[in-house]
Amino acid sequence: MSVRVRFAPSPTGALHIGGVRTALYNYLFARKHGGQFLLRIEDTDQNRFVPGAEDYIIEALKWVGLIPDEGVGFGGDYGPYRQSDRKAIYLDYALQLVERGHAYYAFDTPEALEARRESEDNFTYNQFTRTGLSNSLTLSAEAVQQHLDAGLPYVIRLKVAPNQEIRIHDLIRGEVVFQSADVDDKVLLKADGMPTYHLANIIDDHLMKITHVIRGEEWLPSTAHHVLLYQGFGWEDTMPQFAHLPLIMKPVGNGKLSKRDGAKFGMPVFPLNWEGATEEDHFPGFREAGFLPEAVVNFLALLGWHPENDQEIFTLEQLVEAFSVGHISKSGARFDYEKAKWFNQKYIQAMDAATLATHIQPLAEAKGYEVSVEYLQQVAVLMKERVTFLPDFVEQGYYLFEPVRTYDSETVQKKWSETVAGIFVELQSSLGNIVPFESANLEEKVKQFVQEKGAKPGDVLPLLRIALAGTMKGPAVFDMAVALGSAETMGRLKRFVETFNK
RNA sequence: GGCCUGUUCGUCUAGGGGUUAGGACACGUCCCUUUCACGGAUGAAACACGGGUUCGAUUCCCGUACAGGCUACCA
Repeated sequence: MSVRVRFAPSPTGALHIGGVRTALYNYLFARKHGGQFLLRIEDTDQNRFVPGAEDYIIEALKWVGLIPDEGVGFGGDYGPYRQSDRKAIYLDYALQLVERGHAYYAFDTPEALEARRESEDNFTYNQFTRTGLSNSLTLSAEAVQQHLDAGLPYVIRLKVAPNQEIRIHDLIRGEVVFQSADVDDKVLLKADGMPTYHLANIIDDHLMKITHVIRGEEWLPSTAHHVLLYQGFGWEDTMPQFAHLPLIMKPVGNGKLSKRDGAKFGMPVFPLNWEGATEEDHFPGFREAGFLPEAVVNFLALLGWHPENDQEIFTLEQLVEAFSVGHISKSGARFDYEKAKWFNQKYIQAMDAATLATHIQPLAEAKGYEVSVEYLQQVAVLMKERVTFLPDFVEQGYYLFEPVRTYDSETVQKKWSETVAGIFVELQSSLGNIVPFESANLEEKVKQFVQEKGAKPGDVLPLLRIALAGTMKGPAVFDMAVALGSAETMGRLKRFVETFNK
């Protein structure tokens, strides 16, 4: 049977980077085994629905290159893939479970249950407490029918049998055992007619022929309910295998990574910018911060998984090849932004100038720079060894696009002297005439000239750099001069001399 | 509180009854370079604790501690 896995996020806001990793592992597993990867939208909670969240999820998956074979926005033969569009399906199945004696009607109001929780410390609706509550197990058949006929609100709950051992063979954690006494009678169908996650999940996985459920560790406890549901429906034979992923933890402190951590630690925790309704609900994304999607994928892949060797840089195809569930670690992984930056730097370094130029172009245009693609490629070559983020090309390297804003005058003061001033005055008029205007030739001629004047290259070159870039950081001086061109180089020298030769 | 899951350098991790406990990020030093980076070399840095089992445990078992998750008509 062909492998089928799904990524099933809830559209309650921006897709967390941990969600992207879950999607990635599902994708890798599907590709590795020649199976399908589906996107299912789990929007059964109408109260938590957030407009735009679904589009965000789809756009994020596209950005990182994890294209589903089926799902909302991608078609497929097992649709609809949005649970709110499948509402009609769930009631029939819930009723079927009631008939089979694995579920029951419950009429207790949320307020009544809330009151119980208030007064009793650890109240749960389960096999021990249900006998004292209002449900089809305690009420007579007539009373139940009356309630139903009268249109009283009800939910359908899972009827957990006593003295059962529920065994799960998790692909990552091995055997996990629960006692049914510890498992509560979860609501399966809510009073509004929508299923809860638990019911919808099982029915959809069954109907969509899902073979492997790869999801976060937060789902491990409820897997006991899920197994009971498969048994209740008589679907044990086709029950998917489970793999519960370790969680991604906060960069500092305790707990799992949350959306607030982005602002708190000054780093993105979402793939894309998210602009919610309120000011508070705005979060930066990896894309807008200047990450390459390949770098994000590579970083995420290694957060909780490792290959058989010590390889660190992987294309998506290589990840597919190397991936195995057996090498997923069990413990939570701290979100390491430094490592994420390192990956991005590595990917920028490895990228060819033409491709890099296409990434820099929109950034340059946004700044109002009008330059040719050829020039952007030169900028790419000059800067790629010294940037971490895409915007660094136009920010750190702004002087390649516009005049120097400020000179590192401290360094200039230190180096400035009568001799040097004289050299610069001459350089100002002669440098542009050096032919050919090429890096190696310029370097040779300038150094020669400086020495003829009785100075050392070290006295002059740093200042030449400041004249062109304003700062002591940056690409090789003569490479910059060539990129800027002789006219611009001359202009910058002139301005530099005018500024300091007073 | 109850249930479930974890615990190797600061971080991500490899390993697994006998190893100089390996790699990567970050950090230090040096080399390259009259800049900054890149690159290269090198250094410091870890098996949570206590009991077993064993000739021998970081590795297997039990307990403790700590951490995480779940405990909604949320997912």
